[in-house]
Amino acid sequence: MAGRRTYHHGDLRNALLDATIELVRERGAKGFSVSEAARRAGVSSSAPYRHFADRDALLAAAAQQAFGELEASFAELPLGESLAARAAQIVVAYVTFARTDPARFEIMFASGIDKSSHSELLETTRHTQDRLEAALSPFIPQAELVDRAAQLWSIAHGVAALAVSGNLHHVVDSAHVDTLAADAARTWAIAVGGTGVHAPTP
Amino acid sequence: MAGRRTYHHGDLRNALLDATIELVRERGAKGFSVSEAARRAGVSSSAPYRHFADRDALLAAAAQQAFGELEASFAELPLGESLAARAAQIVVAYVTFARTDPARFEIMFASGIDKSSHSELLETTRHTQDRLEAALSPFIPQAELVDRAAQLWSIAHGVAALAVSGNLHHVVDSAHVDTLAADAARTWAIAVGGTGVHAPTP
DNA sequence: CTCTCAATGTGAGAGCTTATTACATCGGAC
DNA sequence: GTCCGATGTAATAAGCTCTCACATTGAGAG
Repeated sequence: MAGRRTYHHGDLRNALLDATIELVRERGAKGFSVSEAARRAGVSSSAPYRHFADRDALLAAAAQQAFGELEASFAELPLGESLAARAAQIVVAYVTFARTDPARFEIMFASGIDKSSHSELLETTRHTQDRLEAALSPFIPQAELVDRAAQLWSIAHGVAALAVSGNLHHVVDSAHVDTLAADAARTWAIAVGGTGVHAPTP
Repeated sequence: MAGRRTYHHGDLRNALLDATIELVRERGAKGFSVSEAARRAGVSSSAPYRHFADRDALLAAAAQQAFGELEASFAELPLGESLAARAAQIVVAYVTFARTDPARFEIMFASGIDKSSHSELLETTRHTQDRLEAALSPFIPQAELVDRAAQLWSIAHGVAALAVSGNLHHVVDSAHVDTLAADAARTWAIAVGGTGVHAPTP
C-alpha cells in the first residue's frame, strides 16, 4: 500500500482521508500536517493538493465522513418508546461515539475549520440535526420541536466535549460518563415530556 | 506602546497575552502565531520564549486568564433563590460569556492545548467547577452534587459550544440563544429539584 | 490500434512558522 | 560603582503550506 509501483496512486483521496484520521488519532488535530499525510500515503507533499484545495478542505472532508459515521450509529438505535428512553439512547450514543474515537470528534468540532466556508459540511450537520428532530417528533409538539432537539443535542455535546477534553475530572470510567449522560437526558426529558409520552400528535 | 524606546519592554508578558487574545479574535486560534504576537508587541520573534516555554504555553496562559474572567462573571450573579433560577442564571452567564467574546471561549476549549500537560490550567478549571458546585449545593443532596454540577456544566457548555461554532443554525439572534439555554437549564432543574427547593437533606 | 488530452503525481522553491543558540543590553542588589 | 541575572536580538535550522512548471498515464476519439 505504502510502496506503490505505479505512477498514479489509484485511490489517493481515500488514502489521504485515512491518513488524516490516523494522524489526528496519534497527534491531535494540531499535530496533523498535509505533508505527513502525503508521506504516509506514499506520495509527494504536493500531490494532496490535486484532491483538496488546502489543509482545511482535507480536514473538512474527514469531518464530513465522521458525521456520516455518527449518523450511521444513530440509525442503529432501537428507538425507545418514551421520550426519556429515546433521549437517553441518543445522548449515550453521541457520547459513546465521541469517546470511542476522540479523533473523529476532534476533527468534527475542534479542528478549527470554519464550517461556514465549507457548505457541504454545513449541509451534513444540518442533516444530522434533522434526524435528531425526527426521532423526537412523536413526543414533542411541533412548535417546540426544533428548540427541544437543540437542547438535547446541547446536552449530548456538552457531556461529550467536556469528557473528551478531560474536564470532567471526577468521572473516572466510561460507565460513569454514560450514566451521567443518560441521567442528564432522562432528567431533561421528564420535565419536557411530563408523563413520558406526549399527547397523540397529528 | 508598540514603538518603545527602551531595550527592555517592561511588560512583555502581558503585552503578549493581550496580543494573543486580539489575534485569536481576528484570525481564530489556528491563525494565531507567536511571531505575529511578538511583532505586535514590538519585539523580536524570539523574545516571547523568554516568558513562555512554547506556543502552547502562551495559549494556555491566555486560557487561564479567560477562565479567571469567566469565574469573575459568575461572582457577579445575584444567585437566585431556587435551583431553577440559579441554574438558568449560571447557564445564561456561561453562554453570554462565550458569545460576547468567542475568542476567549475558543482559547479555553478549542485551541488544541493539552490541559493535562498544563497543570495550573487544570487547577483553574477545577476551581471553576468547585464554584459551580457551591452555587448548587443548597438545593442538591451531597451525594449527587458533583454529578449534578457536571450535568449543568454540560448543558451550558453544549449550548455555548454549538452556538459559537455556528451549529445551531436556526437560532438567529442572541436573545434566542439565551432563551434556549435558560429553558434547558430550567427544564433540567425542575426534574432534579422537584419543587425548586430541595427537601432538607438527610 | 493509435493518438491525444485531461487527470494525476513530481520536484523545486517562496514564504511562512516554531524553536534554539550565542551574543547584547540593562536595572537593581550589593 | 560593579556585576550579574533577567530580558531582548540576530542568525539559523527544520518543518509546514501552497504554487508552478513539468512528467506520466489511462481512457476515449478517431
